[in-house]
Amino acid sequence: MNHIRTGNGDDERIRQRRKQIITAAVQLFSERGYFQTTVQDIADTAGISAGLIYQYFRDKEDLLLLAILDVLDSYTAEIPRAVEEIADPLDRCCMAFRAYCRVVDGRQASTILAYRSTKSLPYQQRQVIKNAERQTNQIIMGYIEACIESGLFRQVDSEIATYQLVMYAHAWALKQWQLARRMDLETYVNQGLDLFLHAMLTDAGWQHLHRNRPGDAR
Amino acid sequence: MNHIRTGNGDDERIRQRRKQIITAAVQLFSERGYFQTTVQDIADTAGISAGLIYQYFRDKEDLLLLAILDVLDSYTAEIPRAVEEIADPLDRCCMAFRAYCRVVDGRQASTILAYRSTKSLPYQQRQVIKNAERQTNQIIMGYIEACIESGLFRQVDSEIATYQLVMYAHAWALKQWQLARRMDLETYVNQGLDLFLHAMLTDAGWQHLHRNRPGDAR
Amino acid sequence: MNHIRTGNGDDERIRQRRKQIITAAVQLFSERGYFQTTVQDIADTAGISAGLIYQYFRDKEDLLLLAILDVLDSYTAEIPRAVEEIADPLDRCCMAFRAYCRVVDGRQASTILAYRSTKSLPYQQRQVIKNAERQTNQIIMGYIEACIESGLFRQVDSEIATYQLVMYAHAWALKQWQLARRMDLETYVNQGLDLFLHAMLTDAGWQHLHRNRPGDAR
Amino acid sequence: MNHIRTGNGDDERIRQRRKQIITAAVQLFSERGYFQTTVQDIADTAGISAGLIYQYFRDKEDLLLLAILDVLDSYTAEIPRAVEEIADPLDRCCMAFRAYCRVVDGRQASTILAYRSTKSLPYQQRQVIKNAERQTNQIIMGYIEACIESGLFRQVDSEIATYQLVMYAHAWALKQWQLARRMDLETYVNQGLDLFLHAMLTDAGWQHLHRNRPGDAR
DNA sequence: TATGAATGAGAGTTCATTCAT
DNA sequence: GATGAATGAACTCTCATTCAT
Repeated sequence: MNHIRTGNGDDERIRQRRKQIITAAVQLFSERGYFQTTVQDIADTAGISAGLIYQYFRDKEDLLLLAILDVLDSYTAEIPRAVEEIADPLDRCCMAFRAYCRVVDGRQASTILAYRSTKSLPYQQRQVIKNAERQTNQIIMGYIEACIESGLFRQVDSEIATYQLVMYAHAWALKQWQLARRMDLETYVNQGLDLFLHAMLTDAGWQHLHRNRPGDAR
Repeated sequence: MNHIRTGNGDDERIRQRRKQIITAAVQLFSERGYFQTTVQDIADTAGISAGLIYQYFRDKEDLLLLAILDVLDSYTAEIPRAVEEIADPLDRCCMAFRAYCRVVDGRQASTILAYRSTKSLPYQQRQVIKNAERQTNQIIMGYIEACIESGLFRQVDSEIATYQLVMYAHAWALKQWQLARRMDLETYVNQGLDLFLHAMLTDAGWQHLHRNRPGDAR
Repeated sequence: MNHIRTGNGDDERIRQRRKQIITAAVQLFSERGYFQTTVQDIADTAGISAGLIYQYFRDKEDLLLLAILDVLDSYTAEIPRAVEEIADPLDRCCMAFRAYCRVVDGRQASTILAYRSTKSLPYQQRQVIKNAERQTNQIIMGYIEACIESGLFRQVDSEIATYQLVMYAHAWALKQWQLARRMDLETYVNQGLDLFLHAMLTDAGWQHLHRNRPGDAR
Repeated sequence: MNHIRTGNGDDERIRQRRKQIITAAVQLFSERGYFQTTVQDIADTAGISAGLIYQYFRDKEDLLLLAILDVLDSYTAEIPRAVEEIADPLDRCCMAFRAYCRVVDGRQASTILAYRSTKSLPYQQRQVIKNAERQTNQIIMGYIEACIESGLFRQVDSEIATYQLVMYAHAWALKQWQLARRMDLETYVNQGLDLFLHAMLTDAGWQHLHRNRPGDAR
């Protein structure tokens, strides 16, 4: 009774089409918002007919869910890649944060999408998004906890600390118009790290930091 | 030429009606979002006819602008009131932050409204909202700068520090679902202050803090 | 059961108010058309409240009927006045035509009003307007028939001849944009009379004309 | 960007639909007037849904413009067809006038439409209509000028003469209710021609006329 | 597979009219 | 007599979704 081509199987053609449509949806939802984007717009941008969309997705809401997840997934993918060669837990944590901010900077509109449009979805699907966000957070949290366990960070609540970092990164997109007037991304990230490290570093942490990069607080 | 009753004059009846409509709009826009709320919904909630709304507001967009501004104004009003009797700059700054978080907690949905729906407005009106946000921030920033000038805080960029606090407060609403599982507002605020003070306090600041409230980091 | 102040009695105040409202209605209906004019517009132009109009007129349609009649009545009044001192039937007929064209020129918008908006009225009231038009026509027709009886005009159907003249005058308003490019009112009237007289004058008529104004075809 | 099916291409199906909708619009606008006709009415008459109309026309105003042009175009098309086999310039001119009156008689309501509703359009589109009217007039004017050049008509201003004829034809529709009581179309046309020819014919013209149809003034 | 013509429910908005003051 | 706040019906227009081809 379900005539939608889900691409769960291994049919590459189907997965291709779904990707093509979602890409258009992410772009338009991000630029204009969910309600200001019509299904026809998405079809045009994807270069297909409007009717075809309904053979790959249940409805417009479905498209929104998948679009948001697509963005969140890209976070989860890109951050570990940026730190994969860094062994030092403090460096790794800092670099992960920098990477996060860079991704947010490169996809400001999409970042905002999740904030703006999640509420437009029904409860069930909102949970799916929340889980995806949690996964990204888990990655960052892991890096922080490593620093705590190494004695470099104080014994704070790692989840709160994670949100602190995550929100700071997101804030770059959410308040872009206010922040961008005053500084560039580089400065913003450095100041954020400065605040964060002052709040987190133990004496041992400070020593570790100065040993690695003397005369630098970051 | 313009038949909208603006309430700019001193006609109390008109201001009353406008307030009544805006209150309904804030509530519904906050709960359901701008596009999912119909003008009829607002009229029903306000207990009037749909047509009457158009004698007080130009269109639905106008209603959104005023609704958002109404929320922001309440911030600007409530924070100074919470600290008006506190003379010590450090205490005042901390208390302002606590007040801010409390207001956000009491109006979670409305706080999110500004984040979700500002983009639905045209450029001109978006500027109006930005200015209103800036005003609220100015209040907080003043408190922070007082601490810097007193030598209690380090010489950081006060605007960034302000955003740090503001975003932390907003985050309580934006990520409510994730945070509320783990802690109550009280804990959240205390942890935030803890992070913030560690990042900001000078040695003099720490001494000042311990003299006032021995054995407390906040 | 009829609470409308008709002004049929001799209450001067009521007649004054009605005149004031109708004047505004004629102006606005003429300029913008019936449907594009709101009752509020009329009230504003008349300098009264919208509600008051309904104490003098049944509804907006009533206002339209009276507005059209007001225009037609002014025709019926102005034409005889323009020829009242002219005894010669041919001169009188020509002068009446000139007067008609002049009135139409001075009230182009109002003239068009009757053409555009009569159909917006229900049957019953359309008849009233037709009668009023007929009355104006009767005046012109009387002048034409006097010429026929004097042997100056051929024995044509006087009603058709009347319409010929009336339509020619109205055409100045109806097709203003096309005609005004090419000539002024004076030229237009002279050409019209030229055509008309060539069509109507008997040999006796031509002699009569040349005796009065040698070397002139009008 | 523009999702309206214009039918400018050679897609027959689209042109068909547009024709179907315009036909319904012409009928209803003519019968009831522009503002008294709802888009739903037009859809019902055309046997389609209201929404579909907006896939073929921008808005109701667009529909009005096209409806008026449709009527004017039919004039431009039908008149030349009625005289295409007539070589004699005088006969051709008379026959064109008869044809014009016949078309007006067959489409009285539509003829009035242009007079009533053109003003409801914005300036730009009013120009388009004026041009279309000018084109129809050009055809008649050509026939009149041929008569003047042949020496059959006096050297009058051909544009004025054209309006004389055109307005006389339109008058049959505009004042139908007054005229139809007194005569049928045939009589009306004959009387109009009688007036017109008396005004226009030279001596040579009269001889030409009597040679062709002895004992007839038309 | 893919199209795009067609539907129809529902939204925002206007405005003639009424009626308490 | 006069006001203008309030109503609510009606209208135009949009757009997600379906389905015959």
